Amino acid sequence: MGNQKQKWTPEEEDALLAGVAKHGAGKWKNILKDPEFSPSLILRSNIDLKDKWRNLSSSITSAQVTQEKMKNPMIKKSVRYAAPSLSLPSRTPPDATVMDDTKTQERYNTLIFEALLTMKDPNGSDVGAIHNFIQQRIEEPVPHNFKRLLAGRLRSLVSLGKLEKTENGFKIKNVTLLEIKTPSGLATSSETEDDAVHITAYTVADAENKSFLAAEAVKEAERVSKIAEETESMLLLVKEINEQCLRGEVVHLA
DNA sequence: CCTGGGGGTAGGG
DNA sequence: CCCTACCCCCAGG
Repeated sequence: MGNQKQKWTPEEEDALLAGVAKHGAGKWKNILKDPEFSPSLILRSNIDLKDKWRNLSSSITSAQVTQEKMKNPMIKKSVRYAAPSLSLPSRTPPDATVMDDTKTQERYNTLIFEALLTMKDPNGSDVGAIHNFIQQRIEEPVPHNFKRLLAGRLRSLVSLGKLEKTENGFKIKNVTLLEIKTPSGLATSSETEDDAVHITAYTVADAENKSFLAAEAVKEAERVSKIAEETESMLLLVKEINEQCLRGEVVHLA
């Protein structure tokens, strides 16, 4: 009765994204408790964080294909429906064709973005690293065709302009960008070590592309320069180890 | 207690 | 009109 809609500010989204990258999605209370983010999120509850993240994740996919997914008369609209929690689709679906479950796609994309957000590799993360991250992120499901599905989703996201292909793998696309926010206090140093500039800034300015990804690029750059490089190198190390493990090599830790 | 999921609704194309 | 962004409620862990 008393509450009107309070739109999320970029600062709040920034804090949420950074919090997810730091603590992981699902640790809403932890993010809220973190002194790094609490000032920005003082007005928000952990439930708010969860809802916002859900909306954010949905908006990554959604739209665009809107009418395509209404092909099935059985499925009402789009939105979210039937949810096997965090379980991935059943193993080896009989029809290898397009089993386009919107819900499933959104889950994949959410996990992919979460992976890329966490191990923010400026050179891009390869499929193996992403696969391994997701595999660790969720416990149970390990579909055999998952790598294939993952590769498919990555290709799809690239063609949608959400991701871009790099030499080493994939990264979140940054276009249309950085000037929107322009952190006013960026006086720290002149480095701006991010490679954002070299990307061809061809205007993908689709409606649904909005500034979500751009904001993410900003947030990524901010975090990288603001916080640690130790984390970066550690993540790289972990990534290497992961790749080695994927090749079946035996890894010894010092 | 905290989290995930369902669902309602206002507001903007 | 439909779609998106927020918010509230409820069940399970």
